[in-house]
This record gives sequence, C-alpha cells and structure tokens, in this order.
Amino acid sequence: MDQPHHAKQLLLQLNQQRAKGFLCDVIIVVENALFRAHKNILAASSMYFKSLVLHDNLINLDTDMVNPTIFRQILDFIYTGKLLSTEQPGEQNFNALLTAASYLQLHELATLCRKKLKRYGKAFSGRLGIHGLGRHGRSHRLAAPPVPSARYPGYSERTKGSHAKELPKGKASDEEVFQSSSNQENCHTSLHSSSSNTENINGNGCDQELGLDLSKKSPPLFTAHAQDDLPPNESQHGSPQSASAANSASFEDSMTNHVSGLMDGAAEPMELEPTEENHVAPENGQHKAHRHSSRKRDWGSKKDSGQGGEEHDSLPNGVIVGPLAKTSEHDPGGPYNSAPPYQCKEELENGKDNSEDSGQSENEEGGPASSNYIYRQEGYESVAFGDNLYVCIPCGRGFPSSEELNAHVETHTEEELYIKDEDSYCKEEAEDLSATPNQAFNAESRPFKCAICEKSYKDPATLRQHEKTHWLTRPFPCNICGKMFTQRGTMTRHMRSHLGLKPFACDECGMRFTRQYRLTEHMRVHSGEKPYECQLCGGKFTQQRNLISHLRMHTSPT
DNA sequence: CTGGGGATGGGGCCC
DNA sequence: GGGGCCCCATCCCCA
Repeated sequence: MDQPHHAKQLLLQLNQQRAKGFLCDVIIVVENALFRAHKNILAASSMYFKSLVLHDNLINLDTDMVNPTIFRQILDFIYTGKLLSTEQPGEQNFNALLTAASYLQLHELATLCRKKLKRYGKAFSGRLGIHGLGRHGRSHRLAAPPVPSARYPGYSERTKGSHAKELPKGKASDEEVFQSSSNQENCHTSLHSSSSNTENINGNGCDQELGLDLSKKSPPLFTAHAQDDLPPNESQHGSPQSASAANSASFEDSMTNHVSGLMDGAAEPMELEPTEENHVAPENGQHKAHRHSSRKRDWGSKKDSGQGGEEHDSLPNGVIVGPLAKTSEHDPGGPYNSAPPYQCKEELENGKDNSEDSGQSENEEGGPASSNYIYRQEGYESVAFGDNLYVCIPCGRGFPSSEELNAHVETHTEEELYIKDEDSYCKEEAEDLSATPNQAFNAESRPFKCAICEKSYKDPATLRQHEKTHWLTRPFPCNICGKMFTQRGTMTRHMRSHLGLKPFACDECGMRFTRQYRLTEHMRVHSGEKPYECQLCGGKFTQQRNLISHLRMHTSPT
C-alpha cells in the first residue's frame, strides 16, 4: 500500500515552497546572504538546526564554517537529497561542504562528501576547503570540529582575531572533524534520525551549545532554555551556539558581532567601505532618498501595501543584499564570484512562478514575491525572473544588471552617508537656546562641557558620546547598507530594520515592533489612553509626536 | 483633492 | 549596551 513517490513528491513540494518563500518560517543568515527555509525541514535534517529553530526564526551561521555558496548547496541538498554540481574544483568544494556539513551536523551530507573526497583520492586533511570559496580567504583557519564539546570553547571570535586560542592550529584533526559523524553513525542513513544526537549533545555540555544569549527582550517562552547556563560572552561568538540566537535580540547580538567583525575586516574588498569622503560630505536631508521604504511590513503577518519597493521583509532564498552584490563584482576572490554557475532547481522552478515582475507583487499564495531580492551568482544566468533581478535591499528597487545595481548602490552610499551635521548643529543650537536657563541651572550638576557646542553632561562618558555627534566620521557603519552611525546601539537598532527583527509583540493584536517604546506607544491604541493634550484646542493624542505635529498646525502661518 | 489625525518607521541623542 | 524620548517622515484613513 506504499505510495512510491510520496516522499519525493513531498520534498518537491516543500522545495518549491521554499523557493517561493511560502510558509518559510526561518531565515538563515550566512555572511550577508539570507536564506529562507522551513523549520521542520531543517530540524529533521540536523540536530544542530533542530536546536536552533526551536527558539528562533533567525539563524546566524558562522561564516568561517560555511559561506553562502556552500550553504546554498547544502540547503538544496536538504530539500532535494541531491548535490548539485558546481564548477568549483571537486575536492575544494567537497572539503568546504564537508566542513559545513560537519559544522551543521548534516551527517548524511558529510558522509557523502567524504565518499566524494575519497574518490578524489585525497583524504580530507582537516583543512578547510572553505578557504577556496570563502570570501575572506582565511587560509589560516581550521575547521572547528562539529562536536559540541570541541567546537564550543572560545569559538570564532573573529572580530578580535581570537581563533588562536580555540583550536591550536593543526589540531582540528580528521578525528575531531568527523567525530560527530562517527558518534552518530546511525544518522548517516537518514535525515530524520538525528534524535540520537540529543544525549550526545547534552552529554557534551551542549546545554551550552543551546545556550543562547536570550537577552532581556526575550519573550518568556524563550528564556527557559539553557540561556542561563551560558557564559555571557559566548553569545558574542559566531559559533553554532550563538548562531541559534533564540530570539531576535540574541540574533541581533550575534549579528552585531558579525557586523563588527566585518568592520574589523576592513581590508576585505567585499565589505562596503564607505569612504572618508562619504563621511565628511555634509549635506542636508540626503537620507530622505530612502524614506519611502520606511513602511515595512512584518513579513508574513500583513498584507503588502501594494506600493512596491518596500518588501524588505520578504526574504527569498539565497538573498544577497545590494551592496554586496556590488562588492562581489569587485572581488574576484569572493565567494560570489567564485561561485560556480550551477543550475539551482529551486530557482528554475521559482523563476517560472515569479517571472512576472521583479519585486513588487505578491505570489499566488499571498506571500511576497520571492523575486524581490535575487542573489545572483556570478556566471549563473538568469532563468525566468523577469528583468530586474538585482534588487537593492535598502530601497527595494530592482535592476536588470549587477552593473546598474552597483551604480545605484553607489548613489545610495553617497546619499546615505551624507552627514547631517549642519542639521544637527542647527538643531543643537536651537536646543541650546531653549536650554540655556536649564544649563545655567545645571551648570554645577553637569560639569562636563562640550567644547564645541557648550552642552554639558553629568559624566565624561556621556560627554564623549555627545562629542561623537560632532565628528565628521561616524564609527559604526551598517554592513548592509553602509549607513554610518555615531552610536553602536543606533546601528544595531538600524540593523533590526534590515533584518526584520521585531522582538516586541503586542499581546492584544500581535503586532510587533523593533523597540519597546514603540510597543508602549502602540498599547495606547488598545487602551484608548490619550495622555497628550493640546493646550490650545484641548485635542487629545495618544502620542506625543502627534501632539507636536498638531501644534505645528496651530502655529504654522497657514 | 486636500488637510488633519492616527499610527508607524527610522535616526539622533541622552541617561 | 539598552532604554527612553525626541525628532522627522511617511502612510493610511476619513471628513
């Protein structure tokens, strides 16, 4: 009574759904590429994924272990059981795949890779094939064993170059690398047999592995699991355990780390490197070019406004953000360039479905069209995606070629990096004027005075922070769009908007927000509370900012 | 069509 | 680093 093709059909359907982003409930971030997938599928494929998807919708993978090209192959494998051929030299590709598969505890794939490598007549040396593919070319890096106990300690603090302490060079032996496979040999035979890993993980102290830095923003249901066991700093690593960011906040942490890591890798040509000129060119209001995209929707939770160009939240598989698309062109050694032009089945199929436009429509399931952000690999010719395959994430505009996207991105960075110093200076002057009496009053309680604008602060740290607002260069760039910030916190908050992280949910309507304050503000919609009253007309408002705009109406000449 | 209000997103900045 | 609040801008709805 077996239906012979049931499993195959099921996988096919799932893969098609993945291609369309339909019912995808998890995003995997690999470097700056975003992949959508289904938690169930990932969990069924790997114990590692299983532990991660349990807690979060966003997974940040260690970019030393896997790069977007490799992960794309891996995801294809998970959904199809097939390894799509590449132009990458076989050993190199399989080494990288093996490393990633071991890291991700994809034992079946790891076994397959080992077989392939044997066929190439070279034993896996323990060195990362990923080097050949990775954009960073970290030839000194060694594979961290996938074994929880081995990979856990001090793993991959790339921002501080602290790998040295993790695994002594040359110590990532084959045995270590393959240990998880051998420990769970049963898993080789089935993607779904990973439950045997549980004891192994726990037995190796992998509470820690699952120990996610579930920071304060965690919803209660997320906080129960193991986070307390985790040393606080562990979540800062791009390690498997931190990758599991059990909530958006922790993901953000790791993402921030990721970003700062990329910042540290400033010499790497892949990074969007805003130039000094960009920093110092003051021009008012140039950032407005992006304002139109401010109305993002919580992916999957709201219908599209239908205005196009605002689908930042829709993340199809293999998304690469605009600026990187640019930089990849300039980096012959980058993974995107070195990526082989393989035919991805999902794209072939998806392309047919989403060929009608380049990012401004919804697909038939009502979800966002997955052609919005096409990560196009070098040499990989388009299938049927429509004309504008290259889409800039910050503004959502699509372009038919990488060159045009590159040109567009250039204008972005220029626009975005204009520093509104004149603005802020004027504002500060205005504030100063209005604050003069207070300042006099605070002269003693605020002994730390800014030499530039005369503002004063209680402590030197705050003064330092303030002084940064006068700098022409801003030290914290967004790695996705290149926008620069004076405060790290502002940058990480900004990153949330790129990544669609909305940790704060309304209990009443489920709407989610990027900031606590927004939620508080929003709750007044439900409570009907209108604490802000216009002294001129008695009008009441739920939000102070709306009162302010209302007051402008009173005071404006018209 | 227009203006006002409600609601929301994002950045700056201070604590 | 995060919270909180300010601001500007925008979208949507409605009169």
